[in-house]
Amino acid sequence: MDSTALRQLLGGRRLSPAQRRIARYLLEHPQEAAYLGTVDLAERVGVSQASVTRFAFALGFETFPEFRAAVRSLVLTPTTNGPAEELNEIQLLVETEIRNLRSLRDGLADLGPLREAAGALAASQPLPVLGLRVSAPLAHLFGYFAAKAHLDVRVLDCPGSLMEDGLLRAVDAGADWALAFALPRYPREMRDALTFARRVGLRTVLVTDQPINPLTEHADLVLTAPVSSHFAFDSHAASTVLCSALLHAMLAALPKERQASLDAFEAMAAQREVFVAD
Amino acid sequence: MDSTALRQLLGGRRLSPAQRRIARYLLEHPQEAAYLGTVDLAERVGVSQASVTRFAFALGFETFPEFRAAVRSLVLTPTTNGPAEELNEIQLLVETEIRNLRSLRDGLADLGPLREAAGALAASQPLPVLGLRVSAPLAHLFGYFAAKAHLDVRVLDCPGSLMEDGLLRAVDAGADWALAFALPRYPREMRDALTFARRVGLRTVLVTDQPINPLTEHADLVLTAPVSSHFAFDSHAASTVLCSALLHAMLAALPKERQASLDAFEAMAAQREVFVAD
DNA sequence: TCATGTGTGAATGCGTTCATGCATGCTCTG
DNA sequence: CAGAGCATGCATGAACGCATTCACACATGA
Repeated sequence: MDSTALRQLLGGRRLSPAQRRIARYLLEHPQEAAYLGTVDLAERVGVSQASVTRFAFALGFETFPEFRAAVRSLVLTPTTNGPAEELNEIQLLVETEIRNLRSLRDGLADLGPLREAAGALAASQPLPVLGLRVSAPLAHLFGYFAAKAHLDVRVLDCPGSLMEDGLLRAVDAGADWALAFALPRYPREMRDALTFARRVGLRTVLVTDQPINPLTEHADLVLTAPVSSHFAFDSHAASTVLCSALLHAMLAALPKERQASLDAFEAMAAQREVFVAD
Repeated sequence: MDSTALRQLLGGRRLSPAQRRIARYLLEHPQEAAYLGTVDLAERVGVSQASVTRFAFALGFETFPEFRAAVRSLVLTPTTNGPAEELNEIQLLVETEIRNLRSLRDGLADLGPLREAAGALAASQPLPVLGLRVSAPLAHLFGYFAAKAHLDVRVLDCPGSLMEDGLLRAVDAGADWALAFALPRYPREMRDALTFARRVGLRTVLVTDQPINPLTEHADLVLTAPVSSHFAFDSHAASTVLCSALLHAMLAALPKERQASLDAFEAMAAQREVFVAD
């Protein structure tokens, strides 16, 4: 199924909000687009039936059935996609990442370690999150999401004394666990931070790429996500997903009212019109 | 497409000659079977329209549309009905991401848009990189890597006037393109930033999750990476990989001596003992 | 503040599709 | 050869899908 052609078909014109929603739905459900009628389509998208016919017209078709016929010829192409096409260089890069994710998936068959880490982190308040250099963005991503349900997440991305200050203040405020991201390569400064954390009484969860590397011995719990370095820049899909998984497990480990506050947070954001409605 | 299931559906009952002809036609044209009406189907097979409705009834369906719906669910099923192994919740999360990456991979069969974007960004000096809220970490990740080969990358993650200041300074210094990350949901402030960028003469590459959303119309080039939101926290594996792909393409678009400087950078880091040796 | 244009949903009318009754032709049997 | 049983095509009424109209909400600019 070739969604790029469909994309091209839908993308050209300037569309109204409701029409964009229709286009989006069709891109996400190209199969259904081939046979759905105006009424059913309108129902699923959540717009009026009239908007659907107008949508077809806006795309340059005389009638909706005409538009649907065009979609059919795109979606139901006579199985042109030979399965064994040559993948280009970039596709190979993605393919490598897919393998990484498969490996991560298989490694998560046993949720014990993940749940243990999630429980410990969810209970620690405040929760320091460490990430240096290339791992700093990941720490911030985690922090962004975690803050929605955890009351006091503190992302520390500056090495040395600054990080030590942050750790000390966290301990004073009652923290007993910290989370550290350390993708390859392993900054010396992160090792120092981990040893410091241990010295001030913190236990640490380390997210890294190998179960045994120069940093793991300084952590109490280690979660691993494979990283491939066959291309110019290291890949981070697996660690990003592991980050999501950890958040997911943490949410489950948090008390109910905290989980509810996440929804409240979203509702509040909508009310403040932080995001563009579509 | 699995024609055995269709065969099974059509084969069971005893059918009259005309009905057999209909069944045969459907087996030979399973695609059409999904959407053809009684009249068109009757026409193609060479029987009367009434025979088609009776055909559906003979197969045990109340009405013809009902029969057609059954055919659809057979013909249009995702075919590869899964590894059927029991995956736990977290593994399902990873599985979703794998699907996202596959989708991304297929979308990258045509490298035209990616190369075009990479070429434009590589040539722009300085290069402003925009990311707000949840997209800020991604912008920083990009910035971290890009800075290794590009002389002047400026990550802007604060909305409003601060971002505008950064864009203005970049334009004054000679920038003509900007890169913006906008994963869902789409901050209003990012839309403002994009319109501002256009007003001050910048063209923009937008990395987002849908080809059509409230922001795409404000960008000159759009790269899309699917994001799934079936879990509590949005996933970002695909966008992370797309970020890597873009970096990879940019590196290829940069002059040779810049690429060499990347190696020099690494060598220097090793000499400074930034990383722990393993 | 009002006027204008745009976008949207509810209601309406038309055209098509589908199901059913009826007449015809075929096949098998006495 | 005659009659019953079945299959098939044609014709008609009901149901459905689609396009159009109208009224209203909203944003924009004088």
